[in-house]
Amino acid sequence: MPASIGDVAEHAGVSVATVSRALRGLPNVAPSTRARVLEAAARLGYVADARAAGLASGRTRTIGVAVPLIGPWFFSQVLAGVEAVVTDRDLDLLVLTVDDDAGRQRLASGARLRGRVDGVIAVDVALTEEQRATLAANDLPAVLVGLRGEDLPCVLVDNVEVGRTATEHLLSLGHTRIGLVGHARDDPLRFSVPEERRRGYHEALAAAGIEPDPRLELDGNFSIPGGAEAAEALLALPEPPTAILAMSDEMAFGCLRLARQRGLAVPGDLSVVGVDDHDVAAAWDLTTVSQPVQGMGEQAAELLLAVIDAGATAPAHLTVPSRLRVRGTTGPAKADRTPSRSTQDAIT
Amino acid sequence: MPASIGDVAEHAGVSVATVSRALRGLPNVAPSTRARVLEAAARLGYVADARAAGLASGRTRTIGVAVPLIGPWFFSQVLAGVEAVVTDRDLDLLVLTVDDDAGRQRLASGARLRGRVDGVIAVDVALTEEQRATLAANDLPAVLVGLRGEDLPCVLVDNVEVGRTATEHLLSLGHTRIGLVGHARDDPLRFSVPEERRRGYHEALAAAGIEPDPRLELDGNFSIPGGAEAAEALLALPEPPTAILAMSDEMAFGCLRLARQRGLAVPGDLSVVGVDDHDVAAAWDLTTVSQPVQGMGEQAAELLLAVIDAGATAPAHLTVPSRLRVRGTTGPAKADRTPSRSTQDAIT
DNA sequence: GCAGGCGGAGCAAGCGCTTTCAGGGCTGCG
DNA sequence: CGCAGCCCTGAAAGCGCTTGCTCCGCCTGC
Repeated sequence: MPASIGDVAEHAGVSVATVSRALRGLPNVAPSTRARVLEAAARLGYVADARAAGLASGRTRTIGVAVPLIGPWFFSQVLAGVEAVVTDRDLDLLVLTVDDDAGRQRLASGARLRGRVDGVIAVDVALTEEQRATLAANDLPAVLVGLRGEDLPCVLVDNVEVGRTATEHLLSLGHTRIGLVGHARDDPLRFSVPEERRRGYHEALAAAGIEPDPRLELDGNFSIPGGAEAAEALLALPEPPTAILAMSDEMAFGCLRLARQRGLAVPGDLSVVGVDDHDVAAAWDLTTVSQPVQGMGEQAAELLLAVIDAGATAPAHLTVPSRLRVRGTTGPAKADRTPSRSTQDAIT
Repeated sequence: MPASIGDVAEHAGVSVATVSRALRGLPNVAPSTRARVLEAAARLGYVADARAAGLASGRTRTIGVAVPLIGPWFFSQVLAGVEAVVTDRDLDLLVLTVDDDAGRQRLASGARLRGRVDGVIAVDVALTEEQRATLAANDLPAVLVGLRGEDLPCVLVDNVEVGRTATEHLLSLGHTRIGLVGHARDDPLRFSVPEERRRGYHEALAAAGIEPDPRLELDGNFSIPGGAEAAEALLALPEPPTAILAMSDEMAFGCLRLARQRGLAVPGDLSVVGVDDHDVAAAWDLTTVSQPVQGMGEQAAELLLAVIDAGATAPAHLTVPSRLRVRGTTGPAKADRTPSRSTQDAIT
């Protein structure tokens, strides 16, 4: 039903080849001819069929982004960053969620993507070594975000540093018992970020001569309720922490909620530091380690476009800076006093 | 470079037609032949080129979603809802941002989408009457979310009711001066939601016999900082409101932040109600009017798929329910006392 | 005045699939 | 035993573009 290039050619009295060239602004088309073609195309409301154009040209003018989930703040911000660059270049954005191993395998093998995208950005998609190799060996340009891949370009945050920075901040305030709320330890493959941040936490503790206490390290599921539960468990310990490092702002929000419910003053009774600099972190006055999430999406997109345009270059590993943002949820540890709830416990 | 259907045919010793049928599970293929084809395809790592398949079949197996922005909570949730349905049907998701009139025009005319998607969902894209007609006349199946369109199926919230419900809640608590924080009045076309919510607010006030005060209605830009600014301006009024209805939770967060900075007790000195039931609203104990955002995305996707599968049916108009969620940021108005800051002002 | 060059346009060969139509071997029934 | 009919398979015609190659004038440069 829609007008095809042949219709335009007919109306303009030229060949389809000329229509194609005229419409795409290629040289070797006389101005008067081009004008006639443009006029005819406009009159017919003609738009080139993307499939046909792609088939013939070998390109799709689309780039794909694989994320585990779309809804969470982090991923939507990365998507927004990618989108900005992609739209700027007049390309389209295909979003696919990859949250299980079948999906990772499909992504790595290029299935489901062939003829769909010119390149793909995988955000926090925990590919196995083998899958990464498959992806790299594939002809499909790919960029990783959040996770390392030797043979692929990637955009990373130094998560060890993130963990260390946050921990050092709390140590510098005099805290010695610092809770860590993050992801479950038994899942290193799916998502290596928590493990790295935990390492930074341990390094900082070690540098301060503090023995890590495994009971202070809990899973928070990277969600608000998860953070609240973890905080609850931490505060129920015989010797509860005076500060909590949550590996994401969302978990930190959960901790803050629980603290409020318990009637604990923040940072008076409990200090909390998060990671991300979530949109609402500032509104909550949350001390956090910020990372340029949207910027990571942009960088990844730029990297990918460079690979697509320039062909296979040496895989660049980009490390973006993180930065401690001290706000109101962290303060000096009270030397003489553990949080009120445990004080009660101690009295009884 | 990737294997083509011809390679598979050759390896399996059959024709391309048979490969195509075998791989897509069509009938009239002998089991033994199918097995041979599958084996060959697996060995070669063959995947059909989406463009070629689409060109030949006329379908793209992709559906498009147009949003003004990707990053904000609301849109990312709608996207997630659409994604769930789309992935479930083994389709792909193309995301495009439409934030200016050129973009709206392109969307309506189907440019940039031809040969890319089988249908499109437009979320809060404020098309003109003419653009909506163009879109409807187009052969491209489309569903609207958030904004009404007579000749197109759409998924809506009764925003008048949202405004009324929230306002009635505050009225029932004894508030009579209620600030309204939303979008600028002079932009009715781009985004009709604020206008509708404002109408509900006015209706509730009228029912309570209260004369609306234009000075109480301010723009909040649907952002946290915008909400904070609006709250600041409201509290600086000679007769400041004792409650604020923010048209989004994000703006409500801004109000809460400002209240805390000003040392105002919530809800003691100031009640705040939002709209959305944002992920962190519960953590903040924010009273709000919830709407099933993700569900709206799902519904829209289902509606679109129905249109695509069944052809043009009568455009369905789906209204999803909103619901007041009373939490801790709203409380009784103090009859004898305006918020502390204005009390100071009154004293001087 | 003529050859070489160049800008402008068309022809036609794909791009890699899907799908219609035709055909060949069998089975089953008369 | 013969023919209708059914299964399975292949040949080939597109789908709607892009692009390499060819061709045709006309303008330079010597």
